[in-house]
Amino acid sequence: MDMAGLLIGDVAERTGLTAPTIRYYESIGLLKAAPRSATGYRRYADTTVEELRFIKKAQSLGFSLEEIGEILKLSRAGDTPCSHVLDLSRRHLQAVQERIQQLARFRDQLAAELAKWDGKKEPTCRGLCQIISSAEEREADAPSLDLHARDLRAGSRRKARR
Amino acid sequence: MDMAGLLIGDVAERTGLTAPTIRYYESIGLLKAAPRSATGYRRYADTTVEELRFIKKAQSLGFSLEEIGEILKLSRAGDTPCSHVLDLSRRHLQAVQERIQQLARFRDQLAAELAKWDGKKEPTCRGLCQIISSAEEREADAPSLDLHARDLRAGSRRKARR
DNA sequence: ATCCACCCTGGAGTGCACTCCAGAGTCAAG
DNA sequence: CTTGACTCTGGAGTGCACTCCAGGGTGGAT
Ligand SMILES: [Zn+2]
Ligand SMILES: [Zn+2]
Ligand SMILES: [Zn+2]
Ligand SMILES: [Zn+2]
Repeated sequence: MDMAGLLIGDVAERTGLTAPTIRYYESIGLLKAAPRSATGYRRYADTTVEELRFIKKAQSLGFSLEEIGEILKLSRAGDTPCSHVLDLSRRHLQAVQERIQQLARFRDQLAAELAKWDGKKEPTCRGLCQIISSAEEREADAPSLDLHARDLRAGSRRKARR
Repeated sequence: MDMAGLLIGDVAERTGLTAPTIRYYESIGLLKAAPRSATGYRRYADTTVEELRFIKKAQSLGFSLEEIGEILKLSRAGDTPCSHVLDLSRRHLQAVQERIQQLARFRDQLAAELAKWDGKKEPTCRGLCQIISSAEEREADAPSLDLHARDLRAGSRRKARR
């Protein structure tokens, strides 16, 4: 009972992140260091929970932690013009736009192929190989897209203490 | 002049990959070991170039090298039913579909915000932060998407020998 | 007093897909 | 016969975003 504020585990629970991840964010300067209790425990304000949720969302939209750091820095500094963030956003918009289009083409072809397979009961992998081969005839210098979610950790099973 | 076939550098040039990458693919069993000349040089057939292009494309569509390996294995085995590849494709279709929808929403919001910024000459980062915050209210357990292309290496500057 | 779930630290390890390095051999052209 | 661009190997290193570990301290409940 030494200064109010959320413990790191409470913050973890509220955000769906793990405590080590939150410490990691602090260690790379993404999150500013939390005030400590007399015994060294981090004590967080509710606003940190908001900030972490923001980070999670920005990340799910394709921003790297470094970029999020830039955005957060500007955001904390107030309403300054921040043309850098503007640029960053424009580049993302561009990338996102291209990715959507490539994915949509792929989706349509893959869906069509799967439908064919669902019809006749004897699928071969020829079709798949062909649609992969014919996808994106255009210079194929497309950036990769990580569709493989790192396993979302099961919500922390922390016994409610208090 | 010891057995015809492309040298690894030739293959690299034709595919846009680097020689180490091609060796790496062989080392993980993605590419089957190429026949060697008397002095140990790998000698590739033209079909390998096709295979590598296939790999590149599949990769750009979000398949991991491991998944590509599975597909290739089945593909080489002929036209067997391969329900595993079918499953794999269905899962990808699902993931791709979700990703497209999230990205499209984000794109629309981001584009709108940037348009506003283009109008009035004094952008602040409030808007961006808000659209990131409001994006995807739905449980945000969305997998990440790597929009950040690893730098596409400049085409190898290999002096045409031969 | 004893639990036991939490908290702390620094540092090492993970997974993917490369990328680089040192040290040695090969080969066609000049 | 030298040069120089290529080839080979094994192993180490990179970047991102964590994730785990050992070893130790804290604090509310019984
Ligand atoms: Zn970015
Ligand atoms: Zn196939
Ligand atoms: Zn996959
Ligand atoms: Zn802002």
